[in-house]
Amino acid sequence: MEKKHAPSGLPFFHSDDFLRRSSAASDRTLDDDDSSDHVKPHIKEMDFFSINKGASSSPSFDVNTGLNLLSPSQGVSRTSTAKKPNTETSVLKIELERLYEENRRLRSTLDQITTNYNELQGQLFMVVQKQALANSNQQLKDGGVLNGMSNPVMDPRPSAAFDVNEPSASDDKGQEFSASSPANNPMEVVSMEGDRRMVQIQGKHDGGNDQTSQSCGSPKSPTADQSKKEEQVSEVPFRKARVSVRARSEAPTINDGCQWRKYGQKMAKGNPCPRAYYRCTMAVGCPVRKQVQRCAEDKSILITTYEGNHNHPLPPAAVAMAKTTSAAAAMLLSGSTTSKDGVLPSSAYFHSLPYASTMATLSSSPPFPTITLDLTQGPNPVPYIRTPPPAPTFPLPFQGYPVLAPSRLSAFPGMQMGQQQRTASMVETVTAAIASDPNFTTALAAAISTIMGAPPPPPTPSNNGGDSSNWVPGLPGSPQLPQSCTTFSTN
DNA sequence: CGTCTTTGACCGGCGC
DNA sequence: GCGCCGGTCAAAGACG
Repeated sequence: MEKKHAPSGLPFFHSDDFLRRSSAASDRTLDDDDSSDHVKPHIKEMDFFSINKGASSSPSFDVNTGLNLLSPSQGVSRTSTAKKPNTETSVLKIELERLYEENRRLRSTLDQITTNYNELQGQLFMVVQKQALANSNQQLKDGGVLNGMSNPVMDPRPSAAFDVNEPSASDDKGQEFSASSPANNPMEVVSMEGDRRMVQIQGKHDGGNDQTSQSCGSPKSPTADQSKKEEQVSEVPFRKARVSVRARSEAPTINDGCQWRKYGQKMAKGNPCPRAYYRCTMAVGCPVRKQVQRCAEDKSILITTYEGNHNHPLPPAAVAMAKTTSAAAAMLLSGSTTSKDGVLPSSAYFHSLPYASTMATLSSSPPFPTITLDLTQGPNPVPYIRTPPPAPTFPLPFQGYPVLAPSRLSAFPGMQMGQQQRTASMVETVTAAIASDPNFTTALAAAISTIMGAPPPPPTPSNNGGDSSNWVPGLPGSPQLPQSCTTFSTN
């Protein structure tokens, strides 16, 4: 959560911070000890920026802010400096040293947050995977189809994403992740596509490429034809998971860190704006595609829908997005195999996650389950509710929050009532997981920054340079996007 | 000249 | 079978 707030809060708090301290510096002289008390809370909100600030002493935007804010004190010093320039210089030096110290402290904080994030998200995936496995075991009892252990949705990407700094992840996680994460694919790979639930449970993922061909794959269990058929009936609708991002942008596409080549454009029904089709060109044969289309109701909103798994290492700018979409898709898809067992934290956490509470909606639409990250709304948004077609809906348990999360059961055609209930549980579970996981929200913030072409949180000194225009300093509680709020909605 | 975009044609799925 | 629609292909043109 803090991370998410930080980017947008950066310029905001940063300026504020400098204001406070510059004024304090001019007022106080050498007395810095008590200043750390009131400075700290603000810095905690701006950890990323602090890093950038400290790393780049060159006049990046926030540093400029600092300089500008300091200049008055310098101006004061001009008048007073004539009297005691040495004192003023020493004050500034001390201030500078203190800033460096804060920067170091914030770095360590960021490291810790990152570690915790990785750990918790890994644990989340573990829980989801366990549920999937439990469910698959149940299915084994019923039909005896499943024989594999790796989960293409859950394993390679999440493991690749989280196995690096996972000191205290559970034993299971380590085993499962190591078992399922190929060493030859150590980099982040987006997992946005799951083919069939069966595959998610049993299929083996070979580098993220062409899951479809191996879906259901594993003709390895010839004895399971019957149950296979039965499964396919209900699982075909889950062939692909998509992660859709709604963001305000005047640019034709959002900058997500990858290279894309446009291969088609069509007029889609119901939208006067054409839909553009892009394919990832960062590696030969990368199956990842995305569709870009402006929202019919608000043409300033760009809707980007990702589909598929990258089969190549991702640049740093795309990693955050990969993590987020991977997590979203994995939870969505894996959740589809889970039953409600209360393992995942629920809305009890919402009260401490104001943004999660307001940004999370989840829905699925046939034929693909789709998670939509709605980055277009303000910190207290009117809940983004996509008007569903007349189909059975049910609210998800966002207790007391103005969020509707209609999950249209029609998204799963062919389901019996029990299956629909299970799906309802799935959606509920997934939604709760998403909304209650602050680290996931953090990942969303990182993704947003990537989406907007802003640098991802990890400490890259030059990060703040170019895209500061995307930041809205007035929204300290929201991510990087103007008026943004992250909303999960299910189409 | 290589790469990328544009754009009409083509294909497959789906509903009637 | 037909038409609609979404998605993809591939030739032609634009661009650096």
